[in-house]
Amino acid sequence: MDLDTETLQTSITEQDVILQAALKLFAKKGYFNTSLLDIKDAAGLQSLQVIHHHFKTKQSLASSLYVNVTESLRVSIDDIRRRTPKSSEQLRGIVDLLFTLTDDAPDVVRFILTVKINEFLPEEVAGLETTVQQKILKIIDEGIKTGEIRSIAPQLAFAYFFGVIDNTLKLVLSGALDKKAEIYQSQAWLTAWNTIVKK
Amino acid sequence: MDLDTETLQTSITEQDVILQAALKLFAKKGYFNTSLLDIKDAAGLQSLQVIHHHFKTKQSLASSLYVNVTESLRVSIDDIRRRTPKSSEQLRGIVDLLFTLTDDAPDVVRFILTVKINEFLPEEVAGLETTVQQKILKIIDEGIKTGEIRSIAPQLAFAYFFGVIDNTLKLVLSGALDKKAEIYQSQAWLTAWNTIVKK
DNA sequence: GTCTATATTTTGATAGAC
DNA sequence: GTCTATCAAAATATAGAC
Repeated sequence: MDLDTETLQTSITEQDVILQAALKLFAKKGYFNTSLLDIKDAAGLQSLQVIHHHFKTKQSLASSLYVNVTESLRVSIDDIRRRTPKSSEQLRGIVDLLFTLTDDAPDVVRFILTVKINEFLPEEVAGLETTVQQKILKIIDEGIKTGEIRSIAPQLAFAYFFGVIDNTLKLVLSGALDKKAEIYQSQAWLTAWNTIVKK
Repeated sequence: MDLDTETLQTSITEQDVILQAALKLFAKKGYFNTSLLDIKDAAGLQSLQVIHHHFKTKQSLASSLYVNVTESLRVSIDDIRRRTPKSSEQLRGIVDLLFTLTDDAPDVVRFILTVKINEFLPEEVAGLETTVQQKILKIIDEGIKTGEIRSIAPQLAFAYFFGVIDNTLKLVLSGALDKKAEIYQSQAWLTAWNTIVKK
């Protein structure tokens, strides 16, 4: 009873604080402009050694971060897919998720949309992006089969659809628009969906 | 007569070779993964000093490169604007330019679309991007006024339109599609134009 | 004026003391 | 086991010799 209270509490701490700080800095300044010293300071740590205790190298820190974010995205998408069989509604669910995330955790979306992982992570781990991408491609593929989505190469449909969505989110994140992402969501959805819908 | 032949010839040399090599490497590996040594080798130079002779710092090299590319884009857009008054045709001209460039000089487009200048250039020079962007925003603005383009925030129209175009070009540049950019051009144009046209 | 050699700085990573 | 101190490497920039 007393053992567990301690272990439960420590399970939220240092490692996550470091990852959070790194996420914020990578999203803001990029991987190469962020030193371990910066992360140490942002995380409120007293020494670099603490970081090296949890992560062997800077790369492996970035890798953990990337895996976490990607994995959490993947789980959310699986959730969405379970809720409805229609491609349009699944895509709509993903768009909702991204817009909500942009308002609630902008650094996460900034990290997803603007950090170029392949510039500092080896191919194998960068390939995880493919996991999420493949799931979305599958949604599109099914939509084409059922006739909801027009017959074009799924990759092109992906590019069109998320070209609109991602650019809208980047615009919000840049601060060029004065309102929350939520405000632009339904128009962006309609516009994106229109690029691929079969009419 | 004999003076000029020499000056004409030397005007194509070292500086341009260096810039070309840098463009290629920045586009391929990114600014931070490219060392001056890499550029030296790619340019076939014998010493680093040659680079330092032409450019004070690595940053200023990147800056020159960026200014060159941006300036050349700006000129092309001015050209296009002079040829026709219709927003749709001006945008079409820009799309044609980008797709042609993607086939003829992929590294230039890669540089434009994927290199994040603000990560290594000071704001003042990074602001040049605004010049090109502002010209395009003006085209959109005019299109809204004449009723060609639907009434939405010009920035949003920009985001929608180039979301489709840029993502299509990135897809081609990634090698994920097997054909030349040209093949995907007219469909991409139609799709992009449809995101902003007034119906 | 061109190359060799070196200085300087930054930062990631380690080793050793308390 | 946590921090101080140091090491090592890389890469930008400079200085000096021929």
